[in-house]
Amino acid sequence: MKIAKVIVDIPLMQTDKAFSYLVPTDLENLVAIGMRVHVPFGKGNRLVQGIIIDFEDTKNLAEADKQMSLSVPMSKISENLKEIAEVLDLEPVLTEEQLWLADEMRHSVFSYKISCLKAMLPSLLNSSYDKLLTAANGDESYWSQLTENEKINVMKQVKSGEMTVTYIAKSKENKKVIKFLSVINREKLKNLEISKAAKKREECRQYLLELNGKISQKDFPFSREVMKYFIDNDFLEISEVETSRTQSVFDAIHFDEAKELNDEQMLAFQTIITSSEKPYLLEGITGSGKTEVYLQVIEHFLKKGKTAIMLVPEISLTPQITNRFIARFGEKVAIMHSGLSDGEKYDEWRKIRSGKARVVVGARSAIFAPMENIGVIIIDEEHETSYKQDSNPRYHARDLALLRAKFHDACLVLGSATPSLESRARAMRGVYQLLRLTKRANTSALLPEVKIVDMREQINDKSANFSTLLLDKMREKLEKHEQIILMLNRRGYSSFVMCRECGYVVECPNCDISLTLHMDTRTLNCHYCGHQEAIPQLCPNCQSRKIRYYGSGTQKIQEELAELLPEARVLRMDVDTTKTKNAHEKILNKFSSYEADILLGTQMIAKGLDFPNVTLVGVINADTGLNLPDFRASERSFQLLMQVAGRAGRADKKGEVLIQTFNPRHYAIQLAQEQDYEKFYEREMNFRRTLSYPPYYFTVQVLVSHKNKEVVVKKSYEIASLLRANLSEKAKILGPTARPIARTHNLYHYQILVKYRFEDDLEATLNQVLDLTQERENKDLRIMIDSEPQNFV
DNA sequence: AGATAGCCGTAC
DNA sequence: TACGGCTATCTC
Repeated sequence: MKIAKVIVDIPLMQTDKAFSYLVPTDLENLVAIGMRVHVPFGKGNRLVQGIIIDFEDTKNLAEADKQMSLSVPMSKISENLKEIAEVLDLEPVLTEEQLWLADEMRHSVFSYKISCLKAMLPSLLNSSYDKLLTAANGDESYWSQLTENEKINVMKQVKSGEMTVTYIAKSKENKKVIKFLSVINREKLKNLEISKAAKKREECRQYLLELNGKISQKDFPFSREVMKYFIDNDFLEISEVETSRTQSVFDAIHFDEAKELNDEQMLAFQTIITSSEKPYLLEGITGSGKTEVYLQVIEHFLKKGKTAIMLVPEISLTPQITNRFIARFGEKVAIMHSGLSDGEKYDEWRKIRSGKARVVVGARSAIFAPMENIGVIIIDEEHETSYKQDSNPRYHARDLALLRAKFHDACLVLGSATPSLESRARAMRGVYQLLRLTKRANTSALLPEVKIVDMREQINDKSANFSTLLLDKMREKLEKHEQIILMLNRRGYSSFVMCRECGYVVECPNCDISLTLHMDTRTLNCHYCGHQEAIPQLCPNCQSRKIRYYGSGTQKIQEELAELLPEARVLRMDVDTTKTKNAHEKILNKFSSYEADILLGTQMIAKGLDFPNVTLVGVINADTGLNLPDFRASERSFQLLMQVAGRAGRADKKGEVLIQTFNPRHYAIQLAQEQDYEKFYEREMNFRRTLSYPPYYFTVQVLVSHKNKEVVVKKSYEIASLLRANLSEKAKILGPTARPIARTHNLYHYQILVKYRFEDDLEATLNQVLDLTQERENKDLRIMIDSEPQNFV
């Protein structure tokens, strides 16, 4: 008798443990750890998906009985176990390493085991359920397709026995296949009588007789009717071959050879490949050729028969980057990013799982790629906050990369022009080995000249957004037929609707935030809860007609540009213009083929783009991110400015950068102008030390939410005192305080921040805090725990 | 989550 | 006392 330990797919505290199920005898040799199963669960024995994480041997149970002499022997209990209803996989979808990783993850993410496991699977493999309802007369209907009223009606009928229910767990899995045609009965085909009128059929016969092997249905050079004729008469056979949905990308790529490394790059490369003992922090200024180092390191490990994972921030996972990897490694590359459909993601996942892909390039979740024999893991732009997931299993890709690298004895490379203070501090302490690239790889490319424009002196000018200097520079570049990138810091600049008469701003009824204007749908939307309403004609407060739109930052700037520089061709890139698939790529292609003079956009244009003809970068508002109530505000601003400055002068033309700001004396802006990471690091570390923030202290945030404000306040104070009681004197507990946006989704949010260095009881205490939601009086209370939170706003 | 056992209130 | 709704409890 074989007993499987199954984690069921019900993300709840009460079900967050392994349940034991009997493996039916005929499946005994088929099941394995890491497979998905359907198991009967609860009183109604409804089918629930689960994942086998272990087996229990009944032999051991018998032995345990002997030793422990329990009142109810373990082997007896096993008789009452339910059986696994169905095995969903022919081979495990999770590797043993991934199961181990999920265990490790749980110490820091304060989430359910099943959530950790599911984060590692492509969403297509997370099947959904439906109920099939059968009426007495045999009519069938699906629960999911009923209206609310019908559901109530059906429930009554089910209760009275007029209808029966069957649970069906439908798996969304689907594989894309290519249909191939191959000729059969070739001899007969030669003698087939075809009427003289059927010229196409005759033509097709000749074609088929000469055809060697298979041809895909898509490429078959005859019409469907002709094809059908030969199929129906048994001369053609259709076979299906599984394929990858992203296959087509590979067809258009030109292969690319390794470039020669300069001495700095070579040193970095040599150091990385010689040892995997410590993680490396590769600190290289923009344009210093980090990517080429990555490519050659990966190549090195591929030659040794190993595999590689390359993480890139989602936002810079542009074709410009991915194509470089595909060009170097061809079909050995799998790409994982959110732009892919579920089907495409599944295809890439299978390509990895089967071992066909040896290099994975992807965003955060690609750290879970089921690779074997990993030689190197690279995290580019390691300071990016998008490596930390800001929902459910709140993992940081960097932490998991450390674990996986250790597991595989692989190299870990963290690369950045402006490393996070955490990583840089570790490098200083010798936890990471620091490698530097200080020269631009293209030696003729000079570092851009950066100027600060004090916007306080511009108050009386015509435009509030453009300084005279920036406008002059732009005119100059336009005349020289050079291109310009303009960046607008989106934060704090979103569009809203305000009454000019009384100052009323339309706010979300569920959240304490003004609604954002969406010109494309002509609605006001809430970015937090999704609430949507029409744009009012009259002010809802004073009935005045003087209600005015304050269009999206970028939109507004675009309009202004049209007035100030009517001759300039402007491309806008922001959330609105990149909604559709590949829109991102199209805009960039247009800009690189010089169909526009100015690329105007939000932070998304700061990352990794390389346009040789761009000689001017203008930052319209450098400060909006600076004054946010977040201790990383300066770090973020500095990193962003450094990054966007790197977009200028990538080739032999000298680049210029203009930073417009109301805080010209702020160190983040000053040091970005000087392009001096070292100084910034020192300065910022000082600040972090004085205020006991990371990297000197670790942080954990506890977020408490409830629809009633008094309850949140009361409960969060209770939690804070629980923390104070259980943690040492040295831990600093901040709060509770209301979140910057105190109410969203009709819930009030309060937060507590714990700063600590060594707290042995922290994990246990935080789990205790989570347990509070289990008490009946706290039923509607939501508690979220975020270790090392990245965003406080 | 979702089914159920147990508890209390009201209608007959 | 019978039925219905509501809540606490458990799920191998």
